Amino acid sequence: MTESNSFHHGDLKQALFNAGLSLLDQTGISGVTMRAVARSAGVSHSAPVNHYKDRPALLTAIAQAQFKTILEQIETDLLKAPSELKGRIEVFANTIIDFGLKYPHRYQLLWRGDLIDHENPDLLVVMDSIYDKLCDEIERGMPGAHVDKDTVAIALWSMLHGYVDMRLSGMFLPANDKVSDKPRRYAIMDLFLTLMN
Amino acid sequence: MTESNSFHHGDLKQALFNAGLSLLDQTGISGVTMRAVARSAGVSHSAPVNHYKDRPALLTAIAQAQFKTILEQIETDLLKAPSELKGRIEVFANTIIDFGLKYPHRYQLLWRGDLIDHENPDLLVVMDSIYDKLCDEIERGMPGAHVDKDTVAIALWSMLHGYVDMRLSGMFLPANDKVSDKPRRYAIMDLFLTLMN
DNA sequence: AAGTAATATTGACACTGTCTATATTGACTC
DNA sequence: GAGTCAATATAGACAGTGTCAATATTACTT
Repeated sequence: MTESNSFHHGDLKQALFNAGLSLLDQTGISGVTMRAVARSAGVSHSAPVNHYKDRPALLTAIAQAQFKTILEQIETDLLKAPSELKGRIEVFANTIIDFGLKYPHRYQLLWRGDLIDHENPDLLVVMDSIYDKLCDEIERGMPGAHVDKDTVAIALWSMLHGYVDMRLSGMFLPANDKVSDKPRRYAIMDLFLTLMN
Repeated sequence: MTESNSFHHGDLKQALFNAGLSLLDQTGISGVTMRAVARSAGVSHSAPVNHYKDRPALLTAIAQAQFKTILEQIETDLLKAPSELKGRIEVFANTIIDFGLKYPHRYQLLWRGDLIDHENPDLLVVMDSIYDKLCDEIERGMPGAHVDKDTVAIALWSMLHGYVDMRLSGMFLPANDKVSDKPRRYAIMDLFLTLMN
């Protein structure tokens, strides 16, 4: 417990996390089983319990890390974004949609309240950070507006999440998901952004 | 095969469907197992395979029926709705959100492309009917608009789905989900409808 | 009445999450 | 260093699961 946890393995907790994330990308959520993760890390099927007490615990840790990645991406991009509301909102939209389309299985895990511990404080802190950041930008960009900032934030996030989730479900055809030359995602964002004028 | 299928059971296919739907409401998707459904219908664990070849087949049938229920509700309500676009759009919004909040587990099944056969023709026909109906209303309500009707339809459906899905995930607090006295859902719809002006 | 297709049962296989009991290891105390 | 103790890993078991194969039963057709 000095610097790198060690026993037989070295840093099994990290190894289990990595194995879980790798399995998630390769085989989807259903492939991330406690036993498969243990196999992948080269330990017995019961070893993980010392580091993640059950499957929800592991999946929650993975989900939390993904929310954190999204938050950090948003923070980074906001530094480079223009100061008008449109540009700021687009940072949230692009980050979330890009992440979802690039890592479909990671994204699908994020809102699976039946698989992760959706009351986990570490998880909620990161989620709230994203949400609060979004509200801040809306409030700064629309001072004295007649619409409630939470309403705008929830409407926007709902649209982003719904769009990604339906795309990833496989029921919307990506081939048709275009308006002229631009992907539909930009057209949808443009539509939403007319609200800000 | 004359009128009511019968063997030992009478109409096992319907009984399995009913048992599955009941289990879905009571225990969530994970509770709808082939064996639990069989138990619930009072037959052996392998009996269902004659009527639904595997779990996805059963879940797809249940999902298809839910989409159909939603479609019929929309059709019924559209008959009584005012003729302006706002009123027509609200029929879609209210139907989908009401259904999702009333039958959370049924709703969550609808977009689980990993559990249902999302290329099933019967399923796609009903989904397309809903989508086409929405596009029709948008086109009739915004003649000669500069925005693409599919874009509006996808944006709206994305927002509705995202809102319901995030609510049902358990990560958004229903208690806070209010603006003044009205539920947020109406505020979000109002926001979206300003696009139609 | 016989034959055939549909339907239901039983048993098996390889999985799963989780629990218990046991063994091993590392660190700390005396 | 010897002894203790907590952390960590293993092995085995249990009740589940989906799905398959072999078998039995029933209903319908001819």
